[in-house]
Amino acid sequence: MNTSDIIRLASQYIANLAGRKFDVLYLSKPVTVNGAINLAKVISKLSPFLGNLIEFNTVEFLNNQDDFTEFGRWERQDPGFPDTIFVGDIKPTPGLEIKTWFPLATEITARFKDSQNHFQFDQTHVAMLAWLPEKIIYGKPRILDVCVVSGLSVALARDNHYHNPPDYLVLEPEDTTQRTANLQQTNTSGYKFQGSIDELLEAQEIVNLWGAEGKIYKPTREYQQLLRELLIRYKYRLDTNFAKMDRIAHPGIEEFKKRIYNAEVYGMTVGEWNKLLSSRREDRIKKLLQKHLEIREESIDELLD
DNA sequence: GCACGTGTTCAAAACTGACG
DNA sequence: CGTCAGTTTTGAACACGTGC
Repeated sequence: MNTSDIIRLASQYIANLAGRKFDVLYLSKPVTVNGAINLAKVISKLSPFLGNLIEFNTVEFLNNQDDFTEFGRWERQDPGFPDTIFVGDIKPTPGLEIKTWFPLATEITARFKDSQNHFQFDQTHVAMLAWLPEKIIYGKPRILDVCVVSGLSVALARDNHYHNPPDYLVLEPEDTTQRTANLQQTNTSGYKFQGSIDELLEAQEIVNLWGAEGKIYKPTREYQQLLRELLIRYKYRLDTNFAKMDRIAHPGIEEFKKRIYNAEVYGMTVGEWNKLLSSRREDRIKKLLQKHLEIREESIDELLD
């Protein structure tokens, strides 16, 4: 067993979580259609909470598989990156960064900002778990499907997708090795050009001087120095949506998105549920909730009011 | 020894403007 | 008019250092 064997095995087990319900919470069935509409509007607030529960449960699930026990065990390290590591004799330490996705939200909110420099041995993978309540807006949380991709591949896709000097700069974290643990920086960030057209043309001339490969992203000290000079000379803004999993254009993640949105749950695809529940046409929402989830128009309580 | 401020990171969502 | 990318605002956890 080496690092990649452990990762591969864990990926297989995680893939088997698809379809599994987590018995950590039950959301009661709304009694009326209006109740259901209100619930539909706020159900995404559960996402961060459920995300954490799912992360705990995934680790527990992995440790229940006998294949791992003789080599070590999976442990959470949150905060910290990655959030799950395999503690044992196998080096480099295999790691999993678990991200959860609630596909009725407007987009995948999880971001992935860690520097390419942290994945030199490709020892860390990213597991994305898409979940929904079993009855869309109520019931137990259920894992719809799962996607595991290498952390390095995500970091590379991100940097190649965003980096486009001088218009958009991806920057490595500062050298913070001298600082205490809580002040360490590990994240890349994205900056968007804010100067005038003339300034942009001028900046382009500078980039041209960097040579044929000057626009290709490199996390090296020398290249980062060039980027920092641009950042000092011209106006840039921090892009806070930088590195959202939804926007990275990673082939594996894009395929996963397609798969989830096309998955059928209670008579409609997840994509259709998403669109419906985020629309403002409450009459349509009511109709479909009644049709697919058998929620009544009015409760007796309401009639008595 | 503890309360509190600071730096860093993470995430959700409202809003804006362009584009077809 | 709806969609999408970009922008801004809001809220929070956590560890360290400082000052009382």
